[in-house]
Amino acid sequence: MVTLKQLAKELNVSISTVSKALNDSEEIGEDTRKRVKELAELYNYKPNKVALSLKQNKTKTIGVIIPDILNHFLSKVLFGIEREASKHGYNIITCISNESLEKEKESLELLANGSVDGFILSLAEETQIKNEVQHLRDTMVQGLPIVMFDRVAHDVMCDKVIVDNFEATYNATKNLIAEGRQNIVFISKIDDISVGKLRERGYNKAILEAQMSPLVLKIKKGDDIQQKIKKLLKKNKTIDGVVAAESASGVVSINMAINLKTKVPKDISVVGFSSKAVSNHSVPRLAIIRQHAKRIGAMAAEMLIARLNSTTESQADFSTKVIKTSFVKSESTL
Amino acid sequence: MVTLKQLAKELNVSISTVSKALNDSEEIGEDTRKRVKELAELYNYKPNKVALSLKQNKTKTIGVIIPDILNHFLSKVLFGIEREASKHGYNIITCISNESLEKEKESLELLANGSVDGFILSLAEETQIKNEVQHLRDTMVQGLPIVMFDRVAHDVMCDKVIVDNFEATYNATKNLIAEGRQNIVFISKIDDISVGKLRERGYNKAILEAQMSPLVLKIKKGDDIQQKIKKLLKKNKTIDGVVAAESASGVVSINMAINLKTKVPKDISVVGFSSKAVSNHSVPRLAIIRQHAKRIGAMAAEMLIARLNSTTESQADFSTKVIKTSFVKSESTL
DNA sequence: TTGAAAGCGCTAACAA
DNA sequence: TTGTTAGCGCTTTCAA
Repeated sequence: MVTLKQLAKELNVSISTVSKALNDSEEIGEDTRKRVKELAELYNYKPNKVALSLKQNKTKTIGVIIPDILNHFLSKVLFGIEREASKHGYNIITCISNESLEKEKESLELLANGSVDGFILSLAEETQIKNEVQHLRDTMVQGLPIVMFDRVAHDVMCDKVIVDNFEATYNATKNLIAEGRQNIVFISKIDDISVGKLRERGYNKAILEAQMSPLVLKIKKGDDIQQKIKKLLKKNKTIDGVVAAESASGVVSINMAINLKTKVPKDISVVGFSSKAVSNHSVPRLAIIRQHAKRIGAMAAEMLIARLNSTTESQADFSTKVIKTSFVKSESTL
Repeated sequence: MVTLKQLAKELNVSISTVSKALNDSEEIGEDTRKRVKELAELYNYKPNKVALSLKQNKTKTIGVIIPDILNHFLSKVLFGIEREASKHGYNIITCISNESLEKEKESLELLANGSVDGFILSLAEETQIKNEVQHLRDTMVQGLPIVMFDRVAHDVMCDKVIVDNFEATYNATKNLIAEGRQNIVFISKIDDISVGKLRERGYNKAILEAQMSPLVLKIKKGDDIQQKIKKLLKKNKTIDGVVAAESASGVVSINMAINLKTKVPKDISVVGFSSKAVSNHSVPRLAIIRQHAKRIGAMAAEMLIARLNSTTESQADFSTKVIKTSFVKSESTL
C-alpha cells in the first residue's frame, strides 16, 4: 500500500501538504493540490484505515454477536444490519456465540479492545437460561454502547429492538378460535429462550380466555421433529389447529398432517412464525407470522449508529422499539 | 480503555517498562513485573488492537464477501469460516455483495485499505455472468491473498475450495436410472451461476449416456416455485424422477407430487442438493447431496491463514481443494 | 534492570 | 502556501 510518506517524497513536498491536498484543504495551492491528486490517483492511494482509526479513536466498525447463523431469522437480521451499516460507512465484524455464554463473553471481550465502536447482539440461549448479564454491563461501562435485539435482557439498560411475540401468538390463536377450531396445539422448538416463552404465553392466554385447555408440544435438540409431530397428531385425532413457534414446526405439521390423510385447512389449520421463503416448503403454504427481520436489523443498526454519533453521553434515554409482526394468510387456514 | 501510558504514570515507571513487563520480558525485574501485572489486572488492561495492527502491519482480520447470506449453504460456509478463524485468533468482517458485481468491487476496495489481511469470497452472480475478474487480480497484486470457494473464477490464480458438482449430479442421476426411472427431470433455481451449470451438465451426461432425453425446468427469480413445479408434473405425467439443483426445488417437488396424489418414492424418486435441516421439510424426507458446507468454510479459512503465515511469497503454489459431496439416502428414493 | 526514542500512517495545531 | 511537530497506543532497539 502506498503511503503519504511515499507520495510526499516523490513530489518533494511534506507529508502534511499531501494530506491536506488530498483532503481538499483551502490552505493548499491549486497546482500543488492537482499534482498531489494526480499522483495519488496514479498509485491508487487509499488512506490506511488502521492509522485513521488510531488517530480518531473510532473504527467505524460494529461488532455483531449472534447466537446462531444457521437460523434463518437471525441471518436475515444480520443482512439488515449489514445493509444499514454499510449505508453509513460502517463495517461489521461478526461473531457467533453458538448459544454459549462463554463464547458470548469471549467475543465481547475480544472486540472491546478497540476493534469496534459498539455492539449489536442477541443473547445466547445459555445466557438467557443462566440470566447472566454482568459482561454486558461491563462492556457498556467501558464506553461501548450495545443495542440488543430479539432475545434481550430486560434488566440491562440499553437500546433494544424487539418483536411483539406475545401479541402475535395471542392474535393468531384467537384467529384459529374464531374459525371454530376446538383443539389447538402449540408446537415449539425454542422453549428455552425468552421469545419462545412469550409466544407460548400469548397462545396460553387466548386459549384460557376461550375456556379451552392448552396443549403444548416441545421439541428438544436432537429430537426427530417429524416423529414427534406424527406421534402427537396420531394420538390426538381431535387436534384441528396448530400454532408453531418457528418455521420448522409449522411446515412439518402441515406435511405430516397431509401424510396422515388429514385435510389442510379443512380438518386442521396451521399457522406459525416463519418467512415467506420457508412457507413455500409445504403445500398448501404455511400461514405466517412475519417478523420483518431485515427491518429489525436495520433498526438496530440505525439506533447504534445514532448513539455513536451523538456527542452527549445521554445516559437515561435508552429506548425500546417494538417491530410489530404481521400476519400473512394463506391456504393453510380457513 | 486504559493505556500503557496511564499504567506507567500510576506506577512511576516508563511506558516501555510496562510494555515489557506485560509481555514477560526477561529484562524486567521480578517485583516490577508483578506490580505492573497486578495494576493491569486491576484496571482490566487490554492492548489496543488498532495500535497493534498499525505497528505490526497486520490486523488478524479476514474479509469475507459472500453473495447472499440468506442462502443456507452460504451461511453455513460462513459459520465454518468463523469457527476456524476464531480458533486461530482471527476475526471476520463480513460483506454481502447481494449478487452484485458493483457491490463486490466496492467491498473489496473498501477493505483493501488495511482493514483486513486477506479475503475469502464466493463470486456474485453478476460477476460470473459478466465474467469480470480484474478487481480480484488487482487485490491480489496489492498483496492481499484471496481464497475463493464454491463459485470461483477459474482463470484467476489463487487458492480455491470447490465442490464436485458435476460428479454429484452425474452419480445421483445414474442412481435414479439404476432404480429403473425412465423420465428424470432436472429442476434448478440457480441456472445462472457456475455451480448450477456444472450440476446440469452432470445430469445431462448421465441422461445421454443412458440414451434418454434430458428435461430441464428452470425457475427464475420471482417465479412461483410451487406453480411451476405443479405445472410441470401435471403436464408430464410420466416423470418418475427429479434431480434438484438446490433444496427448495427438491422439497417442493416432493410436496407437490404428493399433493397431486403421486406416491413418493413408489411413483417418483426425488433427490437434491440440500442440508439435513431442510430435508425435514417434506414427508418423506428428501434424499440429499450434502456439500459439507462447514468443512468448506473451515478449509478456506485454513488455506488463507496458512498463506498469511507463510513467510515466502511463494507465487505459483496455489492449490484447489475439492470437497467431495456425499449422498444421504432417504425414503424419497427407492 | 530500566528508560529514551523512533516509528507504524495519519491529522491538525502551530510556525514559518 | 507550505512545513514542522506532536500525538493516537504500541513494540523494540539502543542507551544509560
